[in-house]
Amino acid sequence: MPKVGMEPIRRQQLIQATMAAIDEVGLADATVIRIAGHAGVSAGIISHYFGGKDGLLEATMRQILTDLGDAVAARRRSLGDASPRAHIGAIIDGNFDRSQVSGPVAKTWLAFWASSMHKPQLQRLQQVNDRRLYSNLCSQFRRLMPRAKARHAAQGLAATIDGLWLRGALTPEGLDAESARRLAHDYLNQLLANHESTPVS
Amino acid sequence: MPKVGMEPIRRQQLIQATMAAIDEVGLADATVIRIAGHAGVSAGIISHYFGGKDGLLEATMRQILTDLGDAVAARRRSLGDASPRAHIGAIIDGNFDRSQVSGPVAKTWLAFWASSMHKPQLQRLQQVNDRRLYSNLCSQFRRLMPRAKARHAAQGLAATIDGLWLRGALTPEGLDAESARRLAHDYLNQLLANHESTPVS
DNA sequence: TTTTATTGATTGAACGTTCAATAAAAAAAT
DNA sequence: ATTTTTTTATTGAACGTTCAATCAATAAAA
Repeated sequence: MPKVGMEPIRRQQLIQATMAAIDEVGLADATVIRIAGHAGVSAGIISHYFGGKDGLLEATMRQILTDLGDAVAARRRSLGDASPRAHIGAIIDGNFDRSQVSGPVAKTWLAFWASSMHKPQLQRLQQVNDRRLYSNLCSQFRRLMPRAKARHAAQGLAATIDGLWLRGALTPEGLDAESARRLAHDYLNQLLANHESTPVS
Repeated sequence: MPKVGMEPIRRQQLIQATMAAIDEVGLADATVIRIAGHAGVSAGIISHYFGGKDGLLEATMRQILTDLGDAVAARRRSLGDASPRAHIGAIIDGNFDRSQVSGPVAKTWLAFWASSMHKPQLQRLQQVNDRRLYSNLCSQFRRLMPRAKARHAAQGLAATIDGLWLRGALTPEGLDAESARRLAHDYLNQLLANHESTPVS
């Protein structure tokens, strides 16, 4: 049923199918035939639209990171020049946004995370994202405390966010986003306890 | 050069070779030939001693978790019935013990972590370890605060430890164990700030 | 001579990629 | 309106590669 303008549709279908396949059987067993099956198309189409399996995997990781960046940016945009606490809170909330914590996305992200250790292209994407989280946090903490302390706070909070996320991905019941969000906010409150008088949830 | 009693020697060599291979090229490209090459033996020997590649991978993960458990237990044994803070500090230090933060071990652990999402045998091992960390932390916090608060504290600290560890594994320069240890202790100090008067480093 | 340890060529299964063939829609021609 | 032509999208069998596992052959120690 070929129509014109299928490219953006198929690309999106295949990226979603990739996450579904990884969620189902893991990255190692996510073959092109299985991925194509999830999208209801044949295996050959993957090479046609993405140049090969690697291209599809890279596009999938890029999509996940873009969605995360958008979720954070959207929450911060409405804040203007609010307090550092509000901005950091928005970064936390963005990281536990719905689009990031659904089962397929969570498992896919963790799979890419591990894979990025040995695939330069994925490693690049992963590091860009990592540094964005860290430097966003750091520049906000910097408004409240000296540089060394701000760096420590940013490292600790970034690690806690990633850790909550990681543990959630491994839990059979999936990540409890609300509980994780609360733990991260508690940690933030403690970090700011010395620099502000009225913590907010 | 066959001698008697080679089994324990070969098993240990092959487990170390597995970590070296995963550190070198990742779990996906750690073939039996490459692993055997690292140990200076032929590929067939893997099936002979471990029943197959899967058996070797499981034994490798089990070894890593056992080493971690030992590192924590050794530090706690000398504590007797010291303060909860001391015990939790020992758990933190054990998790950032030298044997856990060397490059090969760190990367291997993260690789297994991702893989355990879809391999029941690895998942079992991983969950046993996870719950051990959580319940050890929880029972110590429980001596200082009500159950609900203790659970929160344990979840937050466990996530921070895993997160620091995860971020360290991905960093090209490897995990800075001393820096990570300090961050975790800072977090612990904050968690205990309301329940004790004299924090120690 | 017997036992134990090890090899490595072989086997069969599974994978990603390719590409000639096909089918449907769109455009052009009648 | 129909028919024909062109364009676009898609298929899936075939191919070459790679892998883990096997096992008869071998070699060293006991």
